[in-house]
Amino acid sequence: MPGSSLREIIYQIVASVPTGKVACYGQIAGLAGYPNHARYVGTTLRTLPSDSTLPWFRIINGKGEITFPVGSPSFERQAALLEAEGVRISGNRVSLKKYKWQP
DNA sequence: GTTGTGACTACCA
DNA sequence: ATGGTAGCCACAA
Repeated sequence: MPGSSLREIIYQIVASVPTGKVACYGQIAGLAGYPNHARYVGTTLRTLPSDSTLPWFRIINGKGEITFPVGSPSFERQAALLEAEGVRISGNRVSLKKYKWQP
């Protein structure tokens, strides 16, 4: 599909994660068709405007943890948003199974 | 056209 | 179990 850059695909995948679930960077990249671009997923989300409605906070790293250091402003915001959706957080660890893609 | 970078992951000591 | 290193590739300057 011409015109759809990897960034647009990432937006779609992230937006498709249901409320109350989380997904990891590698999974997002894999669903987009680029298994090796886990890093770029983060880079893309990093450049998101603060007024974006994209659920970037549902994206965590492959260990099931928040990618930010504990105590960081970004960490606290992400943790608060996740808890608001019913996701339990222990330290930097997210105690909830990852979102499984439904083909 | 090149160069540097990264909200990562996998592997090895 | 933890900690460090290497590899990966799209994007911005």
